[in-house]
Amino acid sequence: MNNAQDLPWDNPRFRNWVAVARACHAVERAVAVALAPLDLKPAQLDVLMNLYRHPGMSQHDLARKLLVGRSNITMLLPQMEKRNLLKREGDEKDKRVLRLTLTDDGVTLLMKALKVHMALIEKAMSQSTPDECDMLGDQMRRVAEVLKVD
Amino acid sequence: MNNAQDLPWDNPRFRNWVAVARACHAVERAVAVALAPLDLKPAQLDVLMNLYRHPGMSQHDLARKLLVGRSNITMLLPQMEKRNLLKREGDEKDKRVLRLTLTDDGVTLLMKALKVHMALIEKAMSQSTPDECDMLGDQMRRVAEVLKVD
DNA sequence: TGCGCATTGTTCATGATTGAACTATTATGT
DNA sequence: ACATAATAGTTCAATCATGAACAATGCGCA
Repeated sequence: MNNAQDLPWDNPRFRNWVAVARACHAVERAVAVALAPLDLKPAQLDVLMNLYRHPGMSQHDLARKLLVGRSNITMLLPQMEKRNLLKREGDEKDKRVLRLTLTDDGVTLLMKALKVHMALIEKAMSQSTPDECDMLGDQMRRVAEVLKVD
Repeated sequence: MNNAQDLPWDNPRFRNWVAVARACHAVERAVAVALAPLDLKPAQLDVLMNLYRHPGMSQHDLARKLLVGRSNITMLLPQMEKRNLLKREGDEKDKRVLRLTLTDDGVTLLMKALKVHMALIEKAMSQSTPDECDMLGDQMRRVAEVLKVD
């Protein structure tokens, strides 16, 4: 059972993980603030980034990439389509799926947003040497792996 | 301006930060699932932990510790008070503030929840050596620091 | 003392996200 | 070929966090 010295706040792993969570939170907030002038939400930037890299994705694929529910995508896309950031076109062979591609406006906005976003990430990560940064990434990928749901 | 080789997905810092965000997300999901049998939300566990360490906190102090708005606390506490997990008592000297303390039930539930929560953190962080873990924590604290709003 | 200002907590409207139905379409197995 | 299951997308109600506006209280300084 738990006794005093096992309480989490005395556990290095716990304390260090708290730091990770806090840093994540801080970056998310900062990104949201930095994107506000572009009238873009972080979730929308994620959409733009994924569609840029994987044009023609279906909504289902996009939802899985972003780790959100499909209904979330359904709510998100129509606004972006109205802003002419992307197109949704029915697949010829499978009439269930909608293929997603960025418009030129979408790409333009993405590039502007990336500049802002990257500046923040640089600011945050420049606190570490490239080696530290890579080790960090490796550790985090292991964490995500060990918690993966199958 | 952005050209091809400066796109984020070719930037180590960006890629490694994405890993951090993903790991965070995975842990948050896993914690939520693990706490569900106790009928406890992650946000509620955060409340219990903070009140355990700092009995007599005001709601405002709690909100700042948890990095959430005050109104969030207002919405959160009444349910927990009804479940007899904590008490809200008016301060004698300053009638604006409510002093928060855990009940015995609250402490009991906290201990159960901590066991579950710690098991997850251990699972996640045992992927790294103690040294790696400490370096991780240091890096993340630096990140939070550099993004701190003043 | 008393006026103005800051602080605490609450209320409320808003926006984001979720998961469970539901429809339409395609795949599978016998 | 046909019944059954699986899949893509949508709708909807529920949950949750947020920030602005507000009431009550305390503080500071003339």
